[in-house]
Amino acid sequence: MNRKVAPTESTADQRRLQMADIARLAGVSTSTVSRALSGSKLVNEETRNRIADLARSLNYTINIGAQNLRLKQNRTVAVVVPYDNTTRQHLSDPFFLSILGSLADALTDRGFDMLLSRVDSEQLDSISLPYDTGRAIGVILIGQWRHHDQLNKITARGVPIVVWGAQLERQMYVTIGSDNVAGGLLATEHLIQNGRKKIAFFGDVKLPEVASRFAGYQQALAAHQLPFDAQLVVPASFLENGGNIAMAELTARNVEYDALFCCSDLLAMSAINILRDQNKLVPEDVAVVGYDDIELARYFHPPLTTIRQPIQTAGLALVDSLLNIIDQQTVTPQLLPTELIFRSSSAVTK
Amino acid sequence: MNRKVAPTESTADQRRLQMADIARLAGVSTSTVSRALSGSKLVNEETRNRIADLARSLNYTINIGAQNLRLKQNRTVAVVVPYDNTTRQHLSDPFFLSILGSLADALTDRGFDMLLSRVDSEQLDSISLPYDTGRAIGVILIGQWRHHDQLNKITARGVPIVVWGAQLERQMYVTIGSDNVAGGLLATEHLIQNGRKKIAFFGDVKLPEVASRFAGYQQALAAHQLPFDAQLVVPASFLENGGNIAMAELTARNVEYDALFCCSDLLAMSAINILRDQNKLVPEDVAVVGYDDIELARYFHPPLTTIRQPIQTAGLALVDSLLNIIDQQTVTPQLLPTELIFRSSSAVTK
DNA sequence: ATGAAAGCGCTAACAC
DNA sequence: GTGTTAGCGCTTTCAT
Repeated sequence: MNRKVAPTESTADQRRLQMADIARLAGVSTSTVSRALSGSKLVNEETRNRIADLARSLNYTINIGAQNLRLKQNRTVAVVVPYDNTTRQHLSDPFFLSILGSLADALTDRGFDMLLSRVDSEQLDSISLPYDTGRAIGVILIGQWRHHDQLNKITARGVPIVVWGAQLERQMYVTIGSDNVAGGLLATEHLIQNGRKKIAFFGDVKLPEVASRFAGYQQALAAHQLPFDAQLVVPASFLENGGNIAMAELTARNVEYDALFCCSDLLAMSAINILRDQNKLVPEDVAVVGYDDIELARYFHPPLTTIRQPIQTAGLALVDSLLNIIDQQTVTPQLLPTELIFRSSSAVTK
Repeated sequence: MNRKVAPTESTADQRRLQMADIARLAGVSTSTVSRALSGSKLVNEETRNRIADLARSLNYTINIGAQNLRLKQNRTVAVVVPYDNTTRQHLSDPFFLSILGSLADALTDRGFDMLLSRVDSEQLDSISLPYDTGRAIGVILIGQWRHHDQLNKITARGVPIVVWGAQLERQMYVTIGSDNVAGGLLATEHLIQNGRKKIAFFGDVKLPEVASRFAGYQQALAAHQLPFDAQLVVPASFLENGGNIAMAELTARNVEYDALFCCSDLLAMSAINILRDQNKLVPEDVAVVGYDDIELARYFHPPLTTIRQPIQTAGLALVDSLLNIIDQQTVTPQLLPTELIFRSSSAVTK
């Protein structure tokens, strides 16, 4: 752990400038400085400018901590990213990372700071800590995992929170998510319309979002009177080499398939690599559709057909919903539209 | 812009619990509560436990803002990621994102919070804002910057700052970076040893880090008495389709080459795609080496030989250096070792 | 072992 | 237009 104990105190010797110093140098009271720096018209323009210049030249900036305390305000939002405690893997998922970027943008645009923390997905208690300690005015949680009840409890306590994830039954907290049922439907329909009939599904159905994609998958099959074959459904985690394991499993089952719908692009890519080792051609022998449309999907060979989640919109929606909750407004969960990005990995060849 | 103005105040009606409330409920003074919660032995054990239980059951946590003000302490570190103001692209670079993850881990381990902000790379003044406003005790700056002088100025002002990047002349601030000269050398030597003689270089030499890799490239050529051909050096940005543009340029120059050293994996991947379109085989006709070893490098086809930067180590080094600076210790810039990851894109075929 | 009081850096009545 | 004063939520002498 190697926990540092000492530092934390800001540089002892060279004391930080504060309002009183500016006041003294300008020959006025702190009230005047305070007013001047906040642009109040109560203070004489000439004085105001003089003070502003002085502050600028000395790189003085109002201490936000003190200001917040006094004003009982706060412009910081906590963004919490759970990680899998066995692998610590999660911040490496390209999709989560893109969402982070879009959140950073949305928050910056609205003048909020972003406090980022990773928490062990088994210790989700601590997600409300930034709020409880007054560090942040609310929490954005990326990925709801399997912690439905805990999230309900936190919400009941009055913690402003918005979760990126699926909408579940008896849910008190607000979720923003993409329409995973539609995503699964879109992907599967696309494969069916291109002549595929035995479509394997790769994903961990225990995760709510994946369960929805699976539902979409089933709907599409049903809509086209295709039989559902449980043998074609392979559990696959998002981790490291989930794709390899899933492909091994599918191969072991010795079942015929002409397409793969994978619940993440990474899964799809590693699956394609295994297919290549098995001398199966993509898309000729097996068409593949991924999920997320990460940046590398289009650089892959073959370029990957995939379901795009609206990341920019997601960041905005998460931030705006949180701010509305804080603002006491009624906020409803949102399901953002998904989109099929058609590339060569599922090109028609049948 | 759609700037929100109202909220910022924390939920008006249901007042947040504070120490005075706990004190009243426990029938003691706030001093006692304060002491109890900080585990002081001055307070009777029985009382201490009673107060602790009460606080826990009410989800009361000490208000960090007030505590910090009183104690003049702070356990927040600012992490600043500049973005290119024309494209806003930078948070999507997988490499920067991995570093972010490792920073988050290192900070969490040491009990620090991470304040994440993106700033326009043309407005780097605001880098020190989190420090100037007292929000953070120091700044870690990640990434692209040609802002040497500005950073020197900020450092001279006494802002604790550590920068991820190359070490330059007359540099007052501390940099942590990987050994880019060695990286360039490693990649080029590898290609040479596998029989390649006309190695093209893709990268924007105006960036200090790329310049170092280029130096390594030249050193390797010289060491093996291979001629340097300026025609083989192609400027390529890290952006979007820098690879496509660079490949077009190289093709237009109509010069022979049997290998590519690309300054990022993304660059390498898009270049390989173009090569494929031109019916050139990788690695048979052209061997390719990338840089960064992003997660997808090994999923690519062919799996990409690349230079790995020590990301975990980097996060630790950045954080520890910053804490040492704050701690008034002497801190020297660090050059972390790079490593060649050999995969098929540069396999020997000559 | 506990409480009263002062003060961290700032803002906002309220005075003048 | 500017200064005086009280107080945001907490910790810590200094009393008791």
